[in-house]
Amino acid sequence: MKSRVQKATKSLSPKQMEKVFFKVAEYFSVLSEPSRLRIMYAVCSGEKSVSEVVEMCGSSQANVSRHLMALHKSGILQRRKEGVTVYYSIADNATVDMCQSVCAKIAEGMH
Amino acid sequence: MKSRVQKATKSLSPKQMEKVFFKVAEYFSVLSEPSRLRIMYAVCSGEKSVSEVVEMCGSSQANVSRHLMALHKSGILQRRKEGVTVYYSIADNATVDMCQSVCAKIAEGMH
DNA sequence: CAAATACATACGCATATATGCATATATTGA
DNA sequence: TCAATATATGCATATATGCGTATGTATTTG
Repeated sequence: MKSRVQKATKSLSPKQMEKVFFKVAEYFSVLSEPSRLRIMYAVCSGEKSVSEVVEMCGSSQANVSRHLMALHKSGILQRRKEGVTVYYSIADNATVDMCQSVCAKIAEGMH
Repeated sequence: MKSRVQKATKSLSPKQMEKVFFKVAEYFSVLSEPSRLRIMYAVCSGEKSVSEVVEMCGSSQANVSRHLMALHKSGILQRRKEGVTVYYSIADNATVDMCQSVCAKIAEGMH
């Protein structure tokens, strides 16, 4: 699995490497806010409308909407409009798995 | 592997869950800067002194030192002092693997 | 002890980002 | 068309964060 990275990055110029670092940083940045992780946790259990997430998370509608949009734009969440209601669901399971691994590792070290 | 999270988080109170989200966000936050990813990439290939990383990354000594310290405090890098020289190396291989997976996924989608 | 080397850190600044508040937009129904 | 509902977004603000500069600290050497 390590060779996958080398195969993917070996052929990149320094400038392209910079671009990769930037994009990876951007990706991790989306996951670096408790509010968004809370939202991820809510959507994790199945497709949810914005209002449902608002209720589950106790944050304001404006904030939840913005965070959901950010998670969508980064490709982690899917967006589906049905009338007035917008439903979000997991688009990238790899990200969810990753979050869960990290979450578990940290939760284990807390008891 | 999904049950691992449930086993680890099911028994947590809402307040403890918040703490987990906060710590996970903090963890991802460390990886959400291109400078630190560049440094990770340098240390990835083997133990490096601060000066070596400075040369490899082209950033200032102060910056590299700060970032290395941040990566160390988060548990991702190890620190070893030998006289005046300080050597950093990977402490958490899981994090490196994770970064490489993300990196590969993004690099693949660039050509 | 003094000087040199390698690294860490305090300070100030510029910028980014999360949030609250108000408002805009879109869709449905009367 | 007007009102109601659900969601998105502009704006102001507070806070956080990265970086440059300068300086501090520790260790080795003469």
